[in-house]
Amino acid sequence: MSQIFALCDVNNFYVSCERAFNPALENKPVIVLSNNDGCAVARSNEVKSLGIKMGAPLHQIQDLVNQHQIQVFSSNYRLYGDMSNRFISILEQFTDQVEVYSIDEAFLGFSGFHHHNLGKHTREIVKTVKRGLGLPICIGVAPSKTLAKIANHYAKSLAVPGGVLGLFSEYNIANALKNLPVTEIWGVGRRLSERLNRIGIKTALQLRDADEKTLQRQFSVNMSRTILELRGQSCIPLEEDINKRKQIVCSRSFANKSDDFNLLRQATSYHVTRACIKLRQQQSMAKSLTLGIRTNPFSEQDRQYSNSISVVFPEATDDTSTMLKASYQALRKIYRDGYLYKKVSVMLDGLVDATSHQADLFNRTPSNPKLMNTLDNINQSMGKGTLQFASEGFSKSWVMRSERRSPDYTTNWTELPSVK
DNA sequence: TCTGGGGTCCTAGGACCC
DNA sequence: TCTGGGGTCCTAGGACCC
Repeated sequence: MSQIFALCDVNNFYVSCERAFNPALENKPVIVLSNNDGCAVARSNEVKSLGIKMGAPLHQIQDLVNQHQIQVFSSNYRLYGDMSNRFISILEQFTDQVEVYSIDEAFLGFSGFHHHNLGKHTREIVKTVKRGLGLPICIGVAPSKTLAKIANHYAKSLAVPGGVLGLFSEYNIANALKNLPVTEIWGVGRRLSERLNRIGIKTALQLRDADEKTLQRQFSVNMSRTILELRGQSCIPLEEDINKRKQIVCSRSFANKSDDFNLLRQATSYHVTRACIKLRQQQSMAKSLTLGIRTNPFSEQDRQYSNSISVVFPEATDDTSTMLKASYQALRKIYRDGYLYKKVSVMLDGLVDATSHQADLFNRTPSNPKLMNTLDNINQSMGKGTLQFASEGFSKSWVMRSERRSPDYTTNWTELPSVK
């Protein structure tokens, strides 16, 4: 029996979250900015039709913003994260086969459901999310994940009534693929599209009908999977396990560039601390830490420098002090005088399960799990940053801009929306 | 003056071993 | 002085995703 997948995603997620709590934004052009208020990462349909692209830097579109009175928000990840959790809980009421794919998207599986009821069932999901959260969503339904993505794309771009579009019949599938450029296919980005175009494959239909074995040799096993998926043969299964992250990255650009070693050290300590909290939350330990620093690659007048270095621990660890020491030594090794730095990043790799981790007999990497536990508990119950390591510094002068953030409507008692 | 921050997977090539 | 072939593991880098 062939499988059935649905891709549900929230339209213009961040913008829709802002609108859910501020109805005056409805039908108005709205954008939400990246961290540091750098560029537009979410755009309302009104903004898209003005031709503003995903990732457009704010300073380049400032004229359009003024001219069309576009409402501009800093990103408010606490709010979006909380809305995302609520969205997933609603989906879980409709099927037990749920893969959370990103903050605003989930794949659903409908094995065992009857085909003919599915239209009604999925339209009910759209209505329930709208009623419960005020968020508009669209759903694409098809026999493979790749086709479900495409169905979703059309559900949105054609503004299909009910918000749901299914792709099952050979006729409908061929029609959908005929005019779809290969770059719109899930898993085919800019580079691969260029290469496909060069050998005469421009549309999704042409790719579907190409020789799969030849393309596998020429590209990779992923390309062959994509081709089969376009034919309606599912090759990419639903991943329901909440799998632990295999790597943890914490990085931020500075509000202003700086050559101050101490400031870099504070930013490094801050990222290491956050990364370790995430690490302990998922009950993992890391075998290595990679520290990266770089200047601003967009600046033409500044001299450029970027470098990174990895530290491998004698034994996997989740101890913040151990990591802080290692990161400080790493920073000293790659820091060079005379450059204006813009970003520090910390990556933890080689993650292993903390609960089954065997301690080294000679315990060469001492750690203090009790202390870490206490620290995490206090910060969780009394608020982030209540206790911190001194090396993070107290001024946080490098911290990013976030000048137009909306209130934490759903996660902070003092910022609950009020009804007059 | 101002350009984000996370992730995943695959492959090629080197190191190393027998 | 001559010096094979094949396997595994690890890592860096490239491609993709949202």
